[in-house]
Amino acid sequence: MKEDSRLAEIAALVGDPARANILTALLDGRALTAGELAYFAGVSPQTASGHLAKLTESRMLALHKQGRHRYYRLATPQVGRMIEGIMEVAIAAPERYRPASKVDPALRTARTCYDHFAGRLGVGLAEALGARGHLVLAEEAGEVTEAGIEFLSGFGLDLAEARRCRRAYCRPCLDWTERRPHLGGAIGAALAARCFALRWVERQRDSRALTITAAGRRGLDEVFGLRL
Amino acid sequence: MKEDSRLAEIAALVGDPARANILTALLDGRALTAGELAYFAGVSPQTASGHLAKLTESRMLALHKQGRHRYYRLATPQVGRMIEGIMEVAIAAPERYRPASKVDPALRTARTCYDHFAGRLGVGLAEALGARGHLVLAEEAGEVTEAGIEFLSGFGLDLAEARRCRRAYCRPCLDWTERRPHLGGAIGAALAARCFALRWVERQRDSRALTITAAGRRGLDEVFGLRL
DNA sequence: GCCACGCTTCGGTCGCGGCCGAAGCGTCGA
DNA sequence: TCGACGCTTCGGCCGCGACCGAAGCGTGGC
Repeated sequence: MKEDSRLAEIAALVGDPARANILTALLDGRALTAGELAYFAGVSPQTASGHLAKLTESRMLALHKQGRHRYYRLATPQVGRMIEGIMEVAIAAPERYRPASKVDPALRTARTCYDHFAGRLGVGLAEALGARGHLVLAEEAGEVTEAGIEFLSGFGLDLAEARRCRRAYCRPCLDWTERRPHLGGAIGAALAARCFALRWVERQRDSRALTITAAGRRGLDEVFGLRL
Repeated sequence: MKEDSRLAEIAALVGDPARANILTALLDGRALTAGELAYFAGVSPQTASGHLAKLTESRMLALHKQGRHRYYRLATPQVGRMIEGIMEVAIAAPERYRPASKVDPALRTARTCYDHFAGRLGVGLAEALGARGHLVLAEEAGEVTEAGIEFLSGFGLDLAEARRCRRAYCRPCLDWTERRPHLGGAIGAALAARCFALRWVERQRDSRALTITAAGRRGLDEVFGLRL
């Protein structure tokens, strides 16, 4: 019976709005300072400090000291997936606020989801690949077809490397603004990395939102037939 | 910024020990009455009633009325996966109580994890299949080999059916008592169902723990080379 | 029709925990 | 050496929510 007091403990930590804000701000894998996180959380620095101490003590965040700054980041990918798992349930919860209309439009268009693309960009890529028979996404699993392997390799992805690493190779990830799956897993991460390398997309300061560059707009249309 | 108030809301619901107990009691997919859940949660019926109302209102539980009983169950598989996701993070949290020694030994030996096997039984099966080259489990994904498909089909699993259903085909699931992965996904569920059908294992009343029958002990040894 | 039973609703108590102001600590730059 | 800065610690306030006793509601059995 005592077995899940730990469960409740962790969930309760995520269950405070300020801490939830902190965790989602870190969801894209970047490390942020205590001050930035206080701003994101909408609380005073001293309050945020307390929250950060708790999250670090529970091993959900990792701390890296640098000069007079303290950088916090998600301690493990599990933490990110846990948050996503809770979000999946949260979007199915009653629409006390209507779904996505209040969300920052930039965030709806394109953002990172831990290490891959989400928003209209992420969903669009997944559907473009699906429409051309390069990808099959089911509810809980996904598969890249032969044609897809050839296509993505041609686009510059190192699929052998992606296969090698110890994580889900190809995983659908339910998009909480679009309510349709986008592409996660090693393939999703590799695709995102390639787009960053090509400077098709760029991170925005203080946000998980992404900017699609002019080159990106052109490239996405030419290569994937995707217009946003 | 408002986007994740929903996240915090759901997490906070899980974050209460009584509600966490309720959710874990339902983790094996069975439906339980309000009274049973009150007992599991360790609170009075009227307190439990309040918790159940909140969980139902937030669409985490589904309610089925039958006579003067009210049966509650997890509303969707997502909820189960969310709980497992939180548990994964929870077992990595500091060992304020040492890991598994206080857990009911029966629960450590064999239990259900949503719809597949966990505990020494679950981990043992996964490792037995792995040792014989029937299964490859990485950190976040898994694969059944050609030989494994043949072997499991011979054991009576309908793999084509498992392939067909819209869920992860083969998924490692970190076991929180053994701290090693066991076999989840459609394959894990099919394997568990087959063992139930053979009456190798039986559910225990009031617990997720499983009893391995004499026939089960024999069969597991003969077919999988597994002794518990 | 009656009571027993399972469950929920209501009302009031109480404790945990989030919050901020003030003060303290370490780091950087001049 | 001094002050500005980033961050944490301390102390006290306050509100939310978990909790249970008592009462109410619907179902089933006799």
